[in-house]
Amino acid sequence: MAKRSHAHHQIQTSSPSESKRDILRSAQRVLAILELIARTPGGLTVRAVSKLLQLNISTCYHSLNTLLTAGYVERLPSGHYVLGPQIPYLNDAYLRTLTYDWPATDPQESWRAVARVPAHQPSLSQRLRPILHSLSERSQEPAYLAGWRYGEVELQAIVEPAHAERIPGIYIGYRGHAHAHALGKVLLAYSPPAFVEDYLARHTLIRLTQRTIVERTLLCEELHTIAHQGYSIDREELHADTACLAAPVRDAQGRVMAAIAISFRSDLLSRRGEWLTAQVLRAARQASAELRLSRPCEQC
Amino acid sequence: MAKRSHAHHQIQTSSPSESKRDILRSAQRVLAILELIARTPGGLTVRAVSKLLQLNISTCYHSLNTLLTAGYVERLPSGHYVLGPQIPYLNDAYLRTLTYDWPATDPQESWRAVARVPAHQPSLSQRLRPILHSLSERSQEPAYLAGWRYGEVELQAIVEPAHAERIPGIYIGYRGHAHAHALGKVLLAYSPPAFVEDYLARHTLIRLTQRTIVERTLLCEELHTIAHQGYSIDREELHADTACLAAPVRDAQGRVMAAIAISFRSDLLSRRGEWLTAQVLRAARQASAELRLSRPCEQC
DNA sequence: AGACAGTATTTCAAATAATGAAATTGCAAT
DNA sequence: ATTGCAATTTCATTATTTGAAATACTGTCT
Repeated sequence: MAKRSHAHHQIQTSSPSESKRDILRSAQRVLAILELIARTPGGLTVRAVSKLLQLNISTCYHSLNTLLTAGYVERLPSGHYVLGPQIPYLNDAYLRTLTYDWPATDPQESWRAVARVPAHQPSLSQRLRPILHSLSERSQEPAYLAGWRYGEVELQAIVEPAHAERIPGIYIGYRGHAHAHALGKVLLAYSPPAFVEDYLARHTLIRLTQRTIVERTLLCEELHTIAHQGYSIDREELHADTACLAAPVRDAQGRVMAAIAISFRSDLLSRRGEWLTAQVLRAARQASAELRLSRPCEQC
Repeated sequence: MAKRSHAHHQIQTSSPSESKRDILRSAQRVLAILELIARTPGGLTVRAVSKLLQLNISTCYHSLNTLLTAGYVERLPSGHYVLGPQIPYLNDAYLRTLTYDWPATDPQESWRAVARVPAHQPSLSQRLRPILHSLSERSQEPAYLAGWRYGEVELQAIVEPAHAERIPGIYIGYRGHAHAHALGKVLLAYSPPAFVEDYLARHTLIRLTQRTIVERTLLCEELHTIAHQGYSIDREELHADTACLAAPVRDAQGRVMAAIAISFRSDLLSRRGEWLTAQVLRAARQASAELRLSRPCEQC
């Protein structure tokens, strides 16, 4: 663990806060710059990056050149740097890895177990997309599919109707805040208690809106309710004005390994809540049936 | 331009092939590793990266640690590294930059001109998505929207029907091979000759299938035909078995600044070609009408 | 059960590449 | 033309990265 025992007479690190080991610092800086640019819609000039990250302008210049040459950023004629074409290219590759069915059986196991990449089976999201599509079509709201990935809830597919507004800040590959949305809550509700324990130990229940459940005991109660009623509701817990409904999808062995949801303006909940719930439950049942059809052969 | 005049007694660069200037080499290596991992579906171990890139295993170890800490890669329990959650996060940010209408008036100008980021107007793809949606719905084939970005044709929206197969290797943000697909050809066909000249000077007409147009004169003829008939056809020029139809979208000033297309199995071309063409032309006309409605106010 | 084989991780001094202050260049507005 | 501001370039200094080798780890085969 790189004890750094040999007492150099030099100052250990220029900025004492970052005492990470086994990290290439210049590379880390370059990645930090990339992230900063991603956070700034209009792009940033060399100088702006230098000021914001407290780095020498020369360093930023060289870092940006490196990113530019590799296509990770692009230089507008104004001198502003924005994200470049390499980003969607990498994302395409990332989505292709979703293409492989991950085992995701018992969440606790799958989290630690090898995510052994199976052969070129159609992915879960590919198989279930027609179901999401008709759910979205009928409800005229965006439909979502989520599953487990390394112990986190990951959004794996979105199907939007013609005039849709998906929840801002949500995208395919999004993980986290499982306590604050319907998909996460329903997946947790059907997980073994030991896994929920572990999940709660690893995460803080961050408050995102007034209604986010941030009390551990309240969340556990909520999970019990969900497991009992068979679906979950997010009443503006993730995003103000938006509500979600989610229901579990079971594999051939009956284990919950994914969830289907829709999102909609929260004021629709009182008027259309029951009907929407029925639609989501129906889609989830269809999905489970689809997975029951051709079980992935265990030993071939 | 870094003349490197001072004659060091050291060897200039360890690997003589990469003689890039103003580049941070360790950062460049880290980005190269990321790209390699993106190209490898099942992921790579430290050792594999080391062998493939001819780098010391220790270097790869540290580089991967850097990427891992920043979330660009993930370590499977097997020791294989795959792309991590930071990739879709950055992609989400990239797509948001598409959200801003880029000027893209005259391709040649817009390519060099400042892509001044306007206020939070709904993006082109947002405004035209309902049109793409109904095109996809009617034709039961994937629908596409493309526009100019820094002198390149960029795919900006895809709407897929329930049972769709988009062209493999195509994704939102994809640029390039404009000579080989219907969207690119139609956009080039309506560009000023000087810009086409410039485009051809900057690109090689790479052969992607047997039918790709790789002859400069043939392509120019094709562009003339397209401009005359008002739409373009890709007959397995980008991808075998797949055909595309594209038509131009005009802004309020009547300039072609985007294109709408659909893709389908090429054997449908003879049977349904005419009907599909009519659908695409109709969608493109609707799109132009939509843009005519609320012209972006020039000085507000 | 034990040894083996193949990897991953750690070590540490040498060698190199990154840094940062300052000079220079480029551009746009006056 | 002149000025002012920001982007590049320079180059010596210094910290960081590298790479060979030692060590720890993991799973497999006999």
